[in-house]
Amino acid sequence: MEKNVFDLLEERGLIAQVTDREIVRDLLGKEKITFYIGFDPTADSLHVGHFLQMMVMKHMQAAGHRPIALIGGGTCMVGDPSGKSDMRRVMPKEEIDANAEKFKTTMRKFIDFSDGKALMLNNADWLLNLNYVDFLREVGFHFSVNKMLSAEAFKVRMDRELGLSFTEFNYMVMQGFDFYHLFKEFGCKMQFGGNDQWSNILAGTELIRKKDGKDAFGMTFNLLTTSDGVKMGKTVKGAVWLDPEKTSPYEFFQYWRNINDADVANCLKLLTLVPLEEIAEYEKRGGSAYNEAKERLAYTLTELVHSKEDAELALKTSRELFSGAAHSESMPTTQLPCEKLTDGKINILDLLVAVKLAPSKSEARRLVVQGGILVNEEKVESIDASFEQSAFKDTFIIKKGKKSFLKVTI
RNA sequence: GGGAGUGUUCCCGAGUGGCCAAAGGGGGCAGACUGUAAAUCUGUUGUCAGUGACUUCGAUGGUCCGAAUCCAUCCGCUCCCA
Repeated sequence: MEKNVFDLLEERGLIAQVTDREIVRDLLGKEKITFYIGFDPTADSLHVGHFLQMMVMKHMQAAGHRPIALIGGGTCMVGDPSGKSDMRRVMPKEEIDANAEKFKTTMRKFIDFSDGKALMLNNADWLLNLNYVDFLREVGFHFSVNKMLSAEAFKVRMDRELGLSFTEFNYMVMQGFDFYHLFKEFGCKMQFGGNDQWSNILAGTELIRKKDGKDAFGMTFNLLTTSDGVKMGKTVKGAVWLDPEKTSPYEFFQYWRNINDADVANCLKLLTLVPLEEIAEYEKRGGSAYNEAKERLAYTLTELVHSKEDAELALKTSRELFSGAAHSESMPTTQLPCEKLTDGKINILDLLVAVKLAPSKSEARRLVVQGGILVNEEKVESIDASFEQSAFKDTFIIKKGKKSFLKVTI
């Protein structure tokens, strides 16, 4: 007999909260259901946080359930206050639409949308034309402000004496309405989401019960956090994106390759399909087995998100660079515009700024002074060092610190 | 609507007329050590030229030889009362 997808999700440590554990497990075991996960198009690409949700969809779809990927074109106009300590800026409509389009492209890589095996909807379609007064009477009526305020998402804002606008306060109501709408129109019985979505999901199940007296269910997944509780997928440069235009496959690979020991097992469990026994094996061996585990993680994810070729290339590049074989076709490359050169050469500081390894000349100066810059494996000793145009004809690799490599061409 | 606070560099947070590019912590970056890990230690962390100059302390305008610091107006946020 086929394994219950609920058990599978639970084994991998994905499940955080369930409205009713037994009932949901039972339901998923014997019925093919329709469920939805919402994605707010607040950025022009999905990031690793979303990836977790997509893996869940994948698992569910594999088990025969029908996913609805709901693009929050409507809710996004309002902005989810959950987990945000700042007030959200209000995004222009055009930007939201453009982002939603990009999301679709990326999602198709993971989910099979053919023949109605999965749906992609945009809640702008039903939220934008709501009549305010009707909405208040039919939906708003069922929400208790007292109760809403006790939700974790709002409490944080209140306790820390931060602002919460009326607009944001309504986000929960809108999301609740989404669920109700999908329940009515598509027979959608479950909503999934990150654990920060718990109260928003409950808003939906309760609305369905109050309006129609029927049961719907919700389940949340553990957020992808590091062992110190920080949200994963953030770097100084910003989030780790799934769009190769924003985060190259090599950078993506390196992000996972460089992850903390303490987080590897968890990531393998949550984000990949690597069998649990193998993960346990890595953990048992400890020590440098972590490096194998990290490589496996990085490779698997790059393959899933990008392609097998990208994964191979990133792996090869990574190995070559870190083993000292300082040449590779696949490493990040920047082309230096000719006009940056004066009299056929360029100073090291100007070069670093020009190829964006340093944001300012002061920063570049510091890097060189502190011995953090190597060109073709040779330390740049002086800030007065400069390079002739001919130097760029051959391999010209700048190494910044231990982990950033950049090939420069002209 | 009335009253009380508050707004500082990436973040938190000191500073309350010149010695302030601004303490301290966090974070970042680099160096040492390592396993492309963690922990630890060291340096560094506005910009541009290197004993200097320039821009910055919510915004604008003022006082003063001189303002993050004083005054005025405005804007944002918080709390209390209505």
